Amino acid sequence: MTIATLQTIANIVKVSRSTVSRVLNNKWEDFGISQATADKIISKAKDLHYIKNEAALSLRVKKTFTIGVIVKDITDPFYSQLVKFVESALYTKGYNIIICNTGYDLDKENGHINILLSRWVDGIILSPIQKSIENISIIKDRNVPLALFDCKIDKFEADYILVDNKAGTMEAVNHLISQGHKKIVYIGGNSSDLNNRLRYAGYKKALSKASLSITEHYVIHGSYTFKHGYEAATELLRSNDAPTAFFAANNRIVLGACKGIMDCGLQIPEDVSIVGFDDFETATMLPSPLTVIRQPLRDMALNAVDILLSRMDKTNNTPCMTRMLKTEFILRNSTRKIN
Amino acid sequence: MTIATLQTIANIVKVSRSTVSRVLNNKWEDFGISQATADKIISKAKDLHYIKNEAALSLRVKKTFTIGVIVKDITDPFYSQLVKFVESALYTKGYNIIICNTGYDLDKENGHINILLSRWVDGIILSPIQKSIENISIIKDRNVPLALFDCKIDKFEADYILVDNKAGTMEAVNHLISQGHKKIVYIGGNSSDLNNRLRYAGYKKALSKASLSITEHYVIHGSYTFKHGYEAATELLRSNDAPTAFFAANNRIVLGACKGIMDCGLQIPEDVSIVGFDDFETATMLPSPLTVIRQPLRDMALNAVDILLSRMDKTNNTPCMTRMLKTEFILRNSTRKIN
DNA sequence: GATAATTACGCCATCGATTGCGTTAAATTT
DNA sequence: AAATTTAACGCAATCGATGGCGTAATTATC
Repeated sequence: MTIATLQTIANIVKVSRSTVSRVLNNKWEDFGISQATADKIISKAKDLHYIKNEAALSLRVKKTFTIGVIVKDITDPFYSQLVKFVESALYTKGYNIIICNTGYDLDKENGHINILLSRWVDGIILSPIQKSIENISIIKDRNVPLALFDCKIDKFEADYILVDNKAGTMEAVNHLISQGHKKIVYIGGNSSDLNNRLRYAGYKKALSKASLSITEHYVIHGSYTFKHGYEAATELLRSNDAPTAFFAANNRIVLGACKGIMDCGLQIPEDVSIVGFDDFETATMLPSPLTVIRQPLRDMALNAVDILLSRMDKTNNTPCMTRMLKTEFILRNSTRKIN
Repeated sequence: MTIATLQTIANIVKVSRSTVSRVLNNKWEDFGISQATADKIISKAKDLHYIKNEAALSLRVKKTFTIGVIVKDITDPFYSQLVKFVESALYTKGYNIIICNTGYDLDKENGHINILLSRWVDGIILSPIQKSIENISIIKDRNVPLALFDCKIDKFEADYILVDNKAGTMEAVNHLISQGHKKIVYIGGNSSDLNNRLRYAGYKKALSKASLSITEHYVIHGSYTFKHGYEAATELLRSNDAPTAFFAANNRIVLGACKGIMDCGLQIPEDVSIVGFDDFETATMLPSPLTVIRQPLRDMALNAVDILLSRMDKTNNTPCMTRMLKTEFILRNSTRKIN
């Protein structure tokens, strides 16, 4: 009925707590505990359904086997997949994760950081909302291993996991150019967002390399939403200088743009070509499966885990590093050659 | 540099740990501690960036302010949304969640249950893989509050959060019938899955109420996957007794079926009508937005949280209850009247 | 038969925060 | 001035697990 602790078992078998602890941690041989005693302890522990108290252990060994993961929106496939991979990798190492969803709310991000620190987590994977240092440097001050995900913060020494947004976008736009497209639209996210800027830089570079000039009204920053993608696409397609191809800066924008294209009575890829950033399950399920730039989420997750685990070794003083991963171009069926 | 504890502050201010604890918990007036002392302590705590150690607290007060959430697949929008709502509701109450992803692996489910118990979580929300009792009853034995989600287990007393699968499906099928459809296919999930059986029961009842007989080859159980939906739809549409409408038992099946329909050169809703179980973001983004049965995920999450919190009050001996929530019929544009 | 070595454990401090029960000194009352 | 109250704190146990150090008892060695 009541919950068994080491003491409970110790009392029954008439040994000390230490002995019980040693036996249950499979160290009894090192401490010269007889097989008979060990057997008695083990069997009693089973009888009583003994389960160790991790809180007590944490206190003693100053390690919680817990990692905090702070994401912006867990319902975004990008993050839910990340969480899945991180959880899986850490599970095999004996760690659990506390998930924190900020919902793009900076106060909540701050709150979560404080809570995670008060829980003495062994590490934090953070996909920060802002490029502000204040709330994040407290993590560093406490010397808690930190992996910054998907966002580079200027002048802040830390371990970063990034993808090569610029090169990835270039590849996508190059593909459109090689198909003969000249009127290529960039539908972007928030204009202050660093990833968006890098993707835009890739777009610009691809165009200039092909000696195409930037058409101003073909660049539409906004937000990473379905709505923005939809509005940008419909507006342009109904203008008197309609484009022939789109690049959409994330998974939600691309869906919005696709819907917009179809609502204009046009077909993909027959009438309009489109490439998106981010791969996701439903990208393959659209009438014309989307050609996309895939972020190597599994690799990103494994790298983040790897960094945290290695930083837990306090003798590890290697300088912080940025791991920049390559994107992958996935050719499906949403672009077409034109003349 | 080093981390401040109560003792650290106590040493500096030259008071006892108790006094520091009382001040930092805003109880100093109850214990007659002078404002001057309190001020000194508070300011020192700020200076040293004192953050309390929750592990020590847990040990002392036998409460961890942690809830375990075990889901089958966090990348499924159904679960990622659930997690989002649960996280948000618990955050305001001062609780964190440890997320456990089983990936439909029973061993992992077991492992996670054990880990959560060893962490002395204050409650568990579990969406179990099987209807087996063994691994789950250990939670009950430990007297840990448990909310069983989306799966009723026979003969197992517990608090359940369910939706009315049968009534929801009936509503969907009734809608198809009222539009004049008589050849209605049921594409289901795993035939042993309880939810699938209940949904199928709703399908059968709707047909029989309308005096339509069950056509055997119009019922295709299988799995909750895109592939199954696709194959079922294409196979039937190419047969010489093609149906005019589909009911798909979850979000992935419905996407597969839609793709299958389109790959057969048919249009939704012009040529074929379809209704799906589960609402999800991309349902609105298809060429023809899907008519679906929505599960009240937010309500389900809030109910689960509510149950757990109330069960934490150990004087609460109200018998276990099943909260059966109603689904919502969301009419979009994937069905059409025929004659 | 005395000494050394090994076996088989136990004691107790520790991790950090909380809390019931004191205790001391000052202030107030009579 | 003696007695009582109140203000302002401290002591030490507690939560559960761990591990360094110590020790009694048995066995082995010379």
